[in-house]
Amino acid sequence: MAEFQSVRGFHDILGEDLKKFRYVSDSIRNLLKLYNFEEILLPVVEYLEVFQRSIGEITDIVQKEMFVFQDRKGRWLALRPEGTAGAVRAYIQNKLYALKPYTKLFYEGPMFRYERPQAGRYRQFHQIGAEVFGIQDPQVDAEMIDLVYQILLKLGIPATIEINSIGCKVCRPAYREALSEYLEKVAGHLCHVCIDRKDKNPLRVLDCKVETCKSAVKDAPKMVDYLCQECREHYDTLKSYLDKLSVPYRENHHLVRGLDYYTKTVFEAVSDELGITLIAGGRYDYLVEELGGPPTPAMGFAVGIERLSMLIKDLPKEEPLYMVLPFGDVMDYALEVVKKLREMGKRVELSYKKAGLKKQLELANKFKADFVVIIGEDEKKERRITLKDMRTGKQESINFPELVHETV
RNA sequence: GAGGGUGUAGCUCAGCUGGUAGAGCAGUGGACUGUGGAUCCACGGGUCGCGGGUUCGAGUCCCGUCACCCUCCCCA
Repeated sequence: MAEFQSVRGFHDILGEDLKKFRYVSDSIRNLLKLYNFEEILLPVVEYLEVFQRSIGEITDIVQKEMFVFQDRKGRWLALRPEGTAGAVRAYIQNKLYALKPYTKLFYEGPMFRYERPQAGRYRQFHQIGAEVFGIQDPQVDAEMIDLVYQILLKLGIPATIEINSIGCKVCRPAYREALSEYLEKVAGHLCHVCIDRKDKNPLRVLDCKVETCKSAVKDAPKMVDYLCQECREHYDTLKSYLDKLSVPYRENHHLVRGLDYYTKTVFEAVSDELGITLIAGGRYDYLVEELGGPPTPAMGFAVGIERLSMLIKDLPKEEPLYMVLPFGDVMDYALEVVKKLREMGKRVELSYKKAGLKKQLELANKFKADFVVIIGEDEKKERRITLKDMRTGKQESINFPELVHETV
C-alpha cells in the first residue's frame, strides 16, 4: 500500500480514461467554436457570497456541498461548485455588457462538491459550460439546446433531452401557491424529505424519486398551465424552433432544477444507458442584476465531462506509431532517422533499450507499434532503413534520404 | 448525513469450519546476439488496507479506522 493516497473523491485521470476525457473535451470545444463562443478562464475560488447569492441559500449545494474556508484575513471563500456564478461575476466585473449587444462565453475546468462519491460522481469533477448574456429571445434557448444535441450526436451518446418552463417572477408565485395548496392536501402520502420541501421549496417535490411521492404529485398542478403570456409564448416558440431544427426533446413537467436562479426554460440531457444527468442548463434572466450588474437576461448549460467520458465506447484511432529499433553500433544513424521521420510528421518512438532484434520486436509489440523501422549495421552502411508493417509482417528496404516509399 | 458490499503479488482473483500465503496474466533473465504478435525454461516480488482485541497461534473471529464500489439524499 502506498503511504499516501489521493484525497477522497479526488482522482488521477490517466491512460485510457484520459484519452476519453480529452476526446470529449476537444469535441465539445470544437463545436463551441462553430457556434462562435469565446473562452474565458475563470478562477477556481470565489467569495462565498457569490455562490450563496446566485445558487441560493437554501439549496443543497450551498447548504452542505461546498468546500468553504477562510483566507488569512478571515474572509470566507469557496471552491466553485459550478461555473455559472463565477461567469456572471466575471461578466459584470469586466463590464462585458458594454462591449457588445450580447456576449457568448464558454469555460472549462474543475468544479468541487463535497458529496459522497458514487458512480459518475466525484468531489472534483470537470465541466464545460456555455453562457449567452444579453438576449431573452427563445432563439437563444433553441440554439443552446441544439448545441447540446449536437454534442450528444458528435460523441454518439444516446440520451434524451428533457425540457420544461418554470416561469418567471410574474407567474411563478401564483403557481407556487397552487402547488403548495395541492401538496398540503396530499401531504399524507409524501416522504419525510418532501414534507420538509413542501414548505421550503415546493417545486422540488415534483422530481422526488420516491414512488409514493411520484404518484402523489401525478395530478399536481403543472407550471405550464400557470405561465404568464410572456412565458407561455417563450415556451411555445422555443418548441417550434426545436422542431424546425429537428432537435428531439421530451417535455417533462416535473423537471425543476436544484439551483434557484433559473427562470423560464430549464432542460437536461439524461443518459438512456445510465439514467444520470449528463448535461443540464436553463435560462436565468435575473441573476446578472441580482449580482449587481445591469438587468441582463441569460441562458447557459454545463456538461459533465467525466459523465460523458464514461459512456464513450471506442476512441477514434490514433496516428500510426513508428518504432525505430536500433541494434548494434548504430545509434548515431538511428537518431538521424528518427529526426527525419518526425520532420515528416510521423509519430515516432525510439527504442531506448539495447537488445537484439528479437527483443526489440517484442518491445515494439508492447508499445503497440504499427510500423517498425529496423536499423542494423547493414542499414547504416548502406544508408537505408528496413520498414516493417507489424500487422502484415511485410517489410521493405528503403533508401533513407528519400524515404519516399513509406506505406501507410 | 443514512444503508449495503469489498479491501490478499503490478493486474484479476483463490485460500473449507483459525495452524504463520497460492494461481493465471504482467515483469525480469535466458537454450535463439538480423525478425515479433499466448513456443519452452528459470527467476523476482506480498507489513494479507491500517490499528487494537480474543487465542498457544488470525489472511481467516470481534471492535475501531481508512479507502473504494453500490443505493438513498442531491447533482454534472
